[in-house]
Amino acid sequence: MPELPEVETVVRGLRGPLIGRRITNMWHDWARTIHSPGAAEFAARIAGQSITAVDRRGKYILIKLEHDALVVHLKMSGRLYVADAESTNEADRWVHVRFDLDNGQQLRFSDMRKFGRVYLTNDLANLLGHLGPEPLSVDFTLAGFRAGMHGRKRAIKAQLLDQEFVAGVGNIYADEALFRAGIHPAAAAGTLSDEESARLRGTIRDALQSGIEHEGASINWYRKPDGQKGESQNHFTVYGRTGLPCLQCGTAISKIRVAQRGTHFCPLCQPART
DNA sequence: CGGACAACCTGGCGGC
DNA sequence: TGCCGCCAGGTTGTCC
Repeated sequence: MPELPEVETVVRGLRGPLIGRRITNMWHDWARTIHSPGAAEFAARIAGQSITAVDRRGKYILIKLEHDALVVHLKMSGRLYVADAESTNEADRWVHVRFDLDNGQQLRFSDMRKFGRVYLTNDLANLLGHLGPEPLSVDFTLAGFRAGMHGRKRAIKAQLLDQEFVAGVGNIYADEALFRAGIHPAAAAGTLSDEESARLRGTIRDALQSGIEHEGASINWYRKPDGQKGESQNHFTVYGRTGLPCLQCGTAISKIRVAQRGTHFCPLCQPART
């Protein structure tokens, strides 16, 4: 589910309720959700630590503690929210990890499909070292963007989904960025002209920024920490618009398979390479 | 290097 | 209504 804009929205919503709180206890009912360390050490180590900051790196949520960081990846269906200990809501039936806070509230990790993972580490660099630049930061340079694609034969969409190349882009915003740039998703990455590369780098940032401004996309399970839906899905230009008229030229939007992912594009505005 | 595919999981939807 | 297959915002590992 969540790509960079959704994760960013979650992080922004959690700062207020979490910063300054102390974690007193941990509960879980699905061992695989706890990536590392093992559940016993995890619980013993996190108890008593206060939360100092809540940040994001790519699609990872980083909850900074006094001596460690609690890292959460939502994968496809994860939700992270704070609630009063006695209160309940619709996502609770899929809660698999829960942290008690020192003010009577709880940080709950709900995950219907159970792909999500939590980590506790004092070595963030080791956990996140494989990630490429943050697309909205100054680290996302045009020179690096071009260099990463140079000589690559794989589809540009597969390239954009590679978290080592750029961190945080997923299936939705890859389609959105390629549509806005007028580039066919199956085009070999290394064949982009300098001008196309510059344009695409810009539309990646635009598409992600738009997603953040609309507080993420709620197609199915994604919700902001306050339980409300995001609005980004109402502003998609191509994702999920199969068969509908292209917003630029009116041609029916096509759906194909690229990098084993459903891929939406306009056959006229994003012509195939010959 | 990279493509194809299976795993990991559950639920919603369309078709019959 | 029931059953079946397919699809879904992600990542990792294996095989060729």
